Amino acid sequence: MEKNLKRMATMHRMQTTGLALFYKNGFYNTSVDDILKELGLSKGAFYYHFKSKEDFFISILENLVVRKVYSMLIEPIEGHDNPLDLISNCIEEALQTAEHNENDYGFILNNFLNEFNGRNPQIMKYLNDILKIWEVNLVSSLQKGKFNGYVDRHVDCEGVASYIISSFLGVRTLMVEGSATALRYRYVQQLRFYFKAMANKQIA
Amino acid sequence: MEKNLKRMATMHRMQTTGLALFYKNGFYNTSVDDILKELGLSKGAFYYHFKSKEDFFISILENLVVRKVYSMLIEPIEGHDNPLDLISNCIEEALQTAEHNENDYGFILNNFLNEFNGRNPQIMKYLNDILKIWEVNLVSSLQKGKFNGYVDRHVDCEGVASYIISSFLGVRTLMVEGSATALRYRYVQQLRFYFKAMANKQIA
DNA sequence: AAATTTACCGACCACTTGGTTTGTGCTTTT
DNA sequence: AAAAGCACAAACCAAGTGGTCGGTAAATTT
Repeated sequence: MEKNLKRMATMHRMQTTGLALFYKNGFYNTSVDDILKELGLSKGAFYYHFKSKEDFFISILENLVVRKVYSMLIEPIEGHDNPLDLISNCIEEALQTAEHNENDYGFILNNFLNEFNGRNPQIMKYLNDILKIWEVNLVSSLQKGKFNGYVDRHVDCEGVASYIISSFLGVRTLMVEGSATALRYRYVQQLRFYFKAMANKQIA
Repeated sequence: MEKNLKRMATMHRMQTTGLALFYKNGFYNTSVDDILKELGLSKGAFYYHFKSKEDFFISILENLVVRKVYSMLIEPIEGHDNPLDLISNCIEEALQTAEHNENDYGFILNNFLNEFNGRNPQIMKYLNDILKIWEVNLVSSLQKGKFNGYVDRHVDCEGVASYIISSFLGVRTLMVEGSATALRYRYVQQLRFYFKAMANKQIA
């Protein structure tokens, strides 16, 4: 176990800078050499730890991306409060950190979904699985909200979840250009307006 | 002018198959040779008509993409009817054609925005300009709707336009995997629900 | 008919790609 | 101290990459 420490450390270093570069330049547009130059390592080191560039990327998804999605988008919406508040606050926060963080890792998924679509089914499956996890959690959160009287009982929870994910993916695409702050502000405002229309009027 | 006909025809052929391949595989992941093989043409032909791969892509944006956006997303929402209906119908139709058309060209913008972001400012400018045109038209359509009593006067037209674009971009990303039809259906339903909440209650 | 231009061919170039292989210093085990 | 394995270096490879360039058949212009 002791001896594995160095191995793990190097692999982790490779993964984090790999993710940063893949996120910045895209997977196909980032060469293994680019990553190694940044790390001061050689080809030998890379192919000692990972069997291919693709394998390397999948390990990044499993070790870094999934966890980030959990901590940023799933854990914050667990609980028994009004899910409409939890979700809108969670998304607002995610967009805020995305704004200030150069390599926010925030929604990498958006970039990668576009890049691998139709080109790499295996990686697409991983990416879609991560999205699915988020979706499932959104749906169950909304359903619980119905049960607890926060959400109007006529609301189509699956539809709302899809709509939330869609708009979030989209706004993350738009936010990359200039006025991210203004855009985030308007986006969150509209999201809350949309949520308000589906709140249970009895309680709210 | 006569002599230009052949030139124009060849260039157009190059542009359409170029767009199809760029859309399918991405810009950086499609080589000039790939396009030429599909066309049965040679390198000489390509660099006779276009001065670079990038120049070629920009010509595609100017000649094909801009027009498609106009005909699919802008012209359909012009008119004096209820903009909320016009817009939701227009988007539904755009998603429908996207569904049935392998190379729908529907929202290529989404893919390319992701691919060129941070990598090619010049092309990004073109892409953002196209988006901006759509946004401006959405805003003015909504404002006219306010004036004509279709849209509640408290509505933030810029915010709504951003939100529409965001969700559209996002749903186009999601639609590439499996169940596009179901997703489109739920998406449009939510969009209409969202629109209903901002309709002017006096008239609607 | 001669001269010139158009539209294209295909070999070639320098360079980059993901990946392999051989070798080597260091640490751990025996 | 010898043997074995670990973590990496560095040279190397075939297959591409965008782009150049000399050539050429056919069409236009003179």
